[in-house]
Amino acid sequence: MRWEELDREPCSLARSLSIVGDRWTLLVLRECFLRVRRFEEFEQRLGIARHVLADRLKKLTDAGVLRKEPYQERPRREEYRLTEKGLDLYPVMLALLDWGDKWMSGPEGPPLLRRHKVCGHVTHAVHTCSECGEELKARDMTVELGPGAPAAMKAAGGKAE
Amino acid sequence: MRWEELDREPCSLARSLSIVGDRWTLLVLRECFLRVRRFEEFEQRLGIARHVLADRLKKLTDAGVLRKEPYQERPRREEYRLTEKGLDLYPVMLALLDWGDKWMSGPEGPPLLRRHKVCGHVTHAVHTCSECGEELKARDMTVELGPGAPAAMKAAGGKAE
DNA sequence: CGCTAAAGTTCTTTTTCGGAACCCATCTTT
DNA sequence: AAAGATGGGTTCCGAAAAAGAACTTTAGCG
Repeated sequence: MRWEELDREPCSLARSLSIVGDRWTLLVLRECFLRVRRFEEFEQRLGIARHVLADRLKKLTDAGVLRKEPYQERPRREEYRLTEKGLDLYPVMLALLDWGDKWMSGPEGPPLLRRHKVCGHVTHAVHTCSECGEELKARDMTVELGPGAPAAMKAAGGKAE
Repeated sequence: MRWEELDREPCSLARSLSIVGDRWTLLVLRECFLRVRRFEEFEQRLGIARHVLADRLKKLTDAGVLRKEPYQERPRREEYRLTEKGLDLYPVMLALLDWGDKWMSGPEGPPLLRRHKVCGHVTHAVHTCSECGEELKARDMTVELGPGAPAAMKAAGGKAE
């Protein structure tokens, strides 16, 4: 499979990865969630090559995950901000952060903690069923064809991809 | 920043990405969650170059996300299975799947649906606070130093990375 | 003996990446 | 007015990684 075809795969994971599945993109987005908005600041904090950063910002903007907004005229300067689509990636961040906290920390514990302002506690995410509220576990899930499945998959009787 | 240094960054996101932050790894893991276990089957389903697959399986095995188990002797054949560490990546999958369903589907809807066997409903994940049960939103979170923060970060007064 | 299967490895050609230099339109300082 | 400084890029090069195809190894089968 070639990388540019990924967004047309009949799989939401593949399609998501066509946007965020590369080495730098999620690190750029981490900075966005930490309110970093300017080219220079991304570059300094990440140590990313400038043309790679330019490319990623453009791709994220084209994908509707970031939007470019002028913050001054003369000289015109623009900053990058998360759109609603981008903010919706927060659960992906949380899932990766929690997994890293649990499995990639040394014996001392995780380098950073997240506190939930609403209740005041240090927290991690629990992934619950939107319908019954129970925690979702891999072995409790089945996959089935959705409305957007390609005809070939429907004809094949719903072999999950 | 160089890619091999990523796992030593004081950031759980970066550390997680040092394992799963590449083009193919999460697609390989998708297949694992769909009970694919053998080299050939990964190759056929993914259309991945064999040496890239061999490399990813080795890295995932070295990282403790997969384990290699013989399923027959003479000739010896081995299959790859998710470890507990690997199964714990399920929330990452869910988050990416749900995001893709919402933002990357055509007008017809998502190509596949996930049903929760426990309650019988088609579902998506809600990311809730482990302490208070409310949904976690980006703007309700603050970051602070954890026990594993490097001394330099503590000295700098907790500048979040 | 020749054929097939599973799981890799090797080789060659494209892409992508990292690092550094350069560009350009405006302020700011001398 | 000339000489930086700033922000946001683009260009160029050599190095690293990926795609694609062929080759290898161990063993069973007819």
